[in-house]
Amino acid sequence: MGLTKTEIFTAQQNEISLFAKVLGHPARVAILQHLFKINSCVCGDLVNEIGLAQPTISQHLKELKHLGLIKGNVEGTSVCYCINKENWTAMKTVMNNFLNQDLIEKENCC
Amino acid sequence: MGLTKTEIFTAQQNEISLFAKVLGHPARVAILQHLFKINSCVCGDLVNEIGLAQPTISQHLKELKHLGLIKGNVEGTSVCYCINKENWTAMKTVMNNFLNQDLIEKENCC
DNA sequence: TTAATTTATTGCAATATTACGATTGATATA
DNA sequence: TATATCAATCGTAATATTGCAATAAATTAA
Repeated sequence: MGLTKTEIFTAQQNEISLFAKVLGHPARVAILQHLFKINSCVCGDLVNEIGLAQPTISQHLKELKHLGLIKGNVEGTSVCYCINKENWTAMKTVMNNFLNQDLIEKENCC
Repeated sequence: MGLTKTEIFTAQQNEISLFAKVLGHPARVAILQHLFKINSCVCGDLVNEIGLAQPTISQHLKELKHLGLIKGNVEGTSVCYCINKENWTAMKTVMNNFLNQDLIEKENCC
């Protein structure tokens, strides 16, 4: 029903999926890549860089901020965003642990 | 409008987000973890293992299969699933490249 | 062939996501 | 103060996702 049953999964499984989910949209991937490249904090340049309307970008930024992957800083009329290094590293650790899990070698049907 | 504008993003950005998206649900994370653990291919045991109805599990398996992360093999009346090692490794490479990108150190506003 | 077992598919309801126009709020400048 | 600029929020439309009951399809066993 559009509603994920988070209560039947472990905290770790929910955490992994939440991180993956926020990376699961090309606009957010593009925003993060741009922030990595132009670290000295981009603001509404993102609206021009990526071809989406300002409210849409703002919404994606909000989600990235909500998970802590970016930080925002008001500078006059504009807002400057950049990667939250600590949280990015923490996220990376969680995702790497999941991605690098070892496959038990056994007789296999596939 | 619920419709992602994939055409304005690069193939790489779309690929990353598609992989992330399929990992963006705890049930699919749980399925993958279980397959890693019990490699010798589990079938409808997943329905018992995870607390979701059979059609729901079947749907999640379909998505994982569609992205190539798992393989399915019919064995009598049941179907045996396991990790698609090659594709998993390929996905891992794509995701690691994204996760491990370096942050240019510059004067920073945040 | 019939019945049992297992998985896939269909159909549907509820919720979530994506996108954007219009508006609001905040700050800077004339 | 009035105006301009930029970003956030609101409201809304369209589409996607999640979940399951009911059913279908496939295979095995009796």
